[in-house]
Amino acid sequence: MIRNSIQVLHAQGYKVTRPRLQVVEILGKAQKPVSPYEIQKMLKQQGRYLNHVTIYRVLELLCHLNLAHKLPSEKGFIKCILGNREGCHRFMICHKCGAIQEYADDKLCRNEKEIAGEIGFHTQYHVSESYGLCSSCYKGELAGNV
Amino acid sequence: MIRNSIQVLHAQGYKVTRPRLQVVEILGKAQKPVSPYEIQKMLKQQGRYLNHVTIYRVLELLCHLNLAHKLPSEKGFIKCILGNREGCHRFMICHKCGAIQEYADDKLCRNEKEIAGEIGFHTQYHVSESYGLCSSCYKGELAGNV
DNA sequence: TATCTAAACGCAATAGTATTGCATTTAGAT
DNA sequence: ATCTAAATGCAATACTATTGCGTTTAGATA
Repeated sequence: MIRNSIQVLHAQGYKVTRPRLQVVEILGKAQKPVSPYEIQKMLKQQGRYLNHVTIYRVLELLCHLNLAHKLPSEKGFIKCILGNREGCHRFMICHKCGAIQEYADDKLCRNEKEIAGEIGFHTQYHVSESYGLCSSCYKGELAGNV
Repeated sequence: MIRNSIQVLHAQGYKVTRPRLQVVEILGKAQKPVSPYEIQKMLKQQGRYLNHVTIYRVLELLCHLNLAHKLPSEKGFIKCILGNREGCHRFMICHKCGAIQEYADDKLCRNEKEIAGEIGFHTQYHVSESYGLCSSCYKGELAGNV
């Protein structure tokens, strides 16, 4: 994550700064979406400090570079695990443990665009989030641990 | 919209109150997503007043009853035009004029669930938003009115 | 390695968004 | 007309987000 981010930042002409690396590091460790202020708190626990405005700006850049994604319905950000793969990135979100699974599927994209096309709508990008239970939480439910 | 909402509220044992009807009326007229505070402003222009907390609560209820939807990435709410149809409601959003098109498609749902199932994820509901240009805005772009 | 500059950051102020608890009001049942 | 649980209004508070501007710094150049 860090290594790749440095590469991308450099390649696109953006400076490799301490705040940027710190945010990337947090995202890299996080197992669920984190908000700008959560990132700030996490850094604080490490004895570090970043202004929240800076964090907002870093996250905006990372999303722009496809190194992270914003999950609107969660108000949080997560690292992108698909690399700079083209097309729509989709998410499965376990609303028990908060775990995120990122995926992409060309067939789904085609189908969505097809339906849109029928009414003359020209799709540019999607936001797709599936909510449910991840396999381990689902097993937990079955076992009666509600 | 109003008539149907009254029916649903009543049927589900919720009171039919003035604030609820006023919010429903605003949503019914709106051609794009509106935030709680926007609703408050619109009512103000009509010489009416609702506390923003009330508006939040009304919207929450309307979503619960499937009479409205929240569009997370837009931070706004829109009326549901599909009725109490089961399944995932999807949206196409024109980011030029803000127009919303709501639709549902069982095949897409099945496909998404299928993919999720492969990794043991149990989908309960989706959030799906396609961003692009509606047919009239697209024509406008082609005509050079950028 | 020192110098330089555009880019990035920190700070302060401010605006917008959202939630909670509690007192008051009211829909609608009797 | 009366009554009560449900709903609303109010006040306080917390969280989220944006903007402008002065200061710092990454990294290019010599």
